[in-house]
Amino acid sequence: MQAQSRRADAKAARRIQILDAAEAVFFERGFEGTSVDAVAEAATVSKGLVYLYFANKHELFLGLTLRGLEELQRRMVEASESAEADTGLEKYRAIGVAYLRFSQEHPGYFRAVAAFEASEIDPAQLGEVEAACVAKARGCLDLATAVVEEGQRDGSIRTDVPARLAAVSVWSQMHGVIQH
Amino acid sequence: MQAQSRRADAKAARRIQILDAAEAVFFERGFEGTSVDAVAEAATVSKGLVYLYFANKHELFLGLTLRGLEELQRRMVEASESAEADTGLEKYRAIGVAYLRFSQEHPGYFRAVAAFEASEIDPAQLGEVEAACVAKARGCLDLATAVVEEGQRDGSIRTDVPARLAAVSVWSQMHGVIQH
DNA sequence: AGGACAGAATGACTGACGGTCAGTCACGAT
DNA sequence: ATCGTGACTGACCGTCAGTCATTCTGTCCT
Repeated sequence: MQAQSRRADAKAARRIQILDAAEAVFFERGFEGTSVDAVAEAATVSKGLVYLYFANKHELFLGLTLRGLEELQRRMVEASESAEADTGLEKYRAIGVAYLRFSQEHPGYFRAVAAFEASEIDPAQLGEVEAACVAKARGCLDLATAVVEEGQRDGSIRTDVPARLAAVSVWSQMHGVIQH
Repeated sequence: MQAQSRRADAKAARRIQILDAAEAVFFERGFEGTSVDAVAEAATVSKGLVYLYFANKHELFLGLTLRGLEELQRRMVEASESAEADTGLEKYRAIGVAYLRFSQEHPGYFRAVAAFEASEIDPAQLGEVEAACVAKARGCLDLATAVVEEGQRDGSIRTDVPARLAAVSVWSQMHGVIQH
C-alpha cells in the first residue's frame, strides 16, 4: 500500500511539474505559438511523457484552464462569504469584483477560461480534463445562481427573471465588458 | 486600358472564388480543422495561387471576417435609418436587434467577427486585410457612437457617461449575452 | 542477493500541414 | 514571329502533433 501511494504522489508531482512548465510557455507564447516539444523541454522531460499524462496538446492546455477555474471558484466562494456582503445583491456584486480582479491578476488564466467558455463542447466525445473543466464551470455557475436566489429571497434582487437566467446574463455582460 | 481593367476584373473574380471556397470550408470545419490545401481544392485552384492572393492562412480567414464586418455594418446602417426609430435610444435598440439577427442568420460570420474583436491586434505589423478589418470595425463603432450622441442630444439617453464609452460597454454586454 | 515483473520514461519516427519558389503557360504588345 | 509580363502550378522544405518500440527503475518475491 505504501508503495502505491508513493507512486501516486510521484505521478501527481510529475503532473504538476509538466503543468508548471506548460503555464510558463503557453502564457508567454500562446497556444498556437507553443510546441509540445517546448513544454517538454521546459519541464525537463521527454515529449512522450507529456503524452503519457495528457491525451493531446489541447487537453494539456485544458489542464491550465482547470487550474484557472479552480482559482476562480475559490475567489468566488471567498467573495460570497465575505463579511461585508449581507444581501444576495451585495454578494453577487462581490463576486463580480472578484471576477474582475481575477482577470487582472491572472490574465493568462482568465484568457484560458474565456476561451474555454467561448468554445462549444461536444458532449459526445470530451476528454478527461475537459470533463473536469465542464464540471468546475458548472460549479461556478451554480454558485452564482445560488447567490441570485438568495438575493431574490431577501428582496434585494427582482424575482421576475429566473435566477439562473439572471445569473448567466449578468455574468455574460460582465465578461463582455472585462474582455473589452 | 481595357486590357488592364479586364485583368483587374479577373483578379477580383479569382479573389471572390477563393473566398467563396474558404467560406464553405472554414465555416464547416473551423479554422484549425481546415487546411489551405483543402481550400485550394474547393476553389479548384493550386495552393500557390491562394498564397498569391492572401499572405497566409490567417489573412485568408480575415478575408471572411471582413465580409462579415461589411454585412454587419450594412445592417447597422439600415437599422439606424429605419422609419420606426425616431429617438437615438430607439435607433440604438434597433442596432442591437440587427446585431442579434446577424448572429443568428450568419453564425459563421458572427464567430469570425467575434474572434477578430477578441484578438489583440499588434498595430506594428498588421497585414493588408487585417488593416481593412480594423478600419471596418472602427466604422461600426463610430456609427454606434453617433447614435448614442444623437440620443444624448434628443434626451433619450443619459449624458453622464461619454458617448463612446457607453456605446462600447453596452455593445460588449450585448455581445457577451449573444455569445452566451 | 538476484531475478521477474510493471509501469515510468525516452526519443526516433511518421504523416500532415503551412509556406516557398523555380519553372510553365497564356496573352497582349511590338 | 518574338518578346515580356504576370497569373498559375505543384514539388519541395521545415516544423510540429502524435506514436511506439525500446530502455530504465523501483518493488516484490524467493
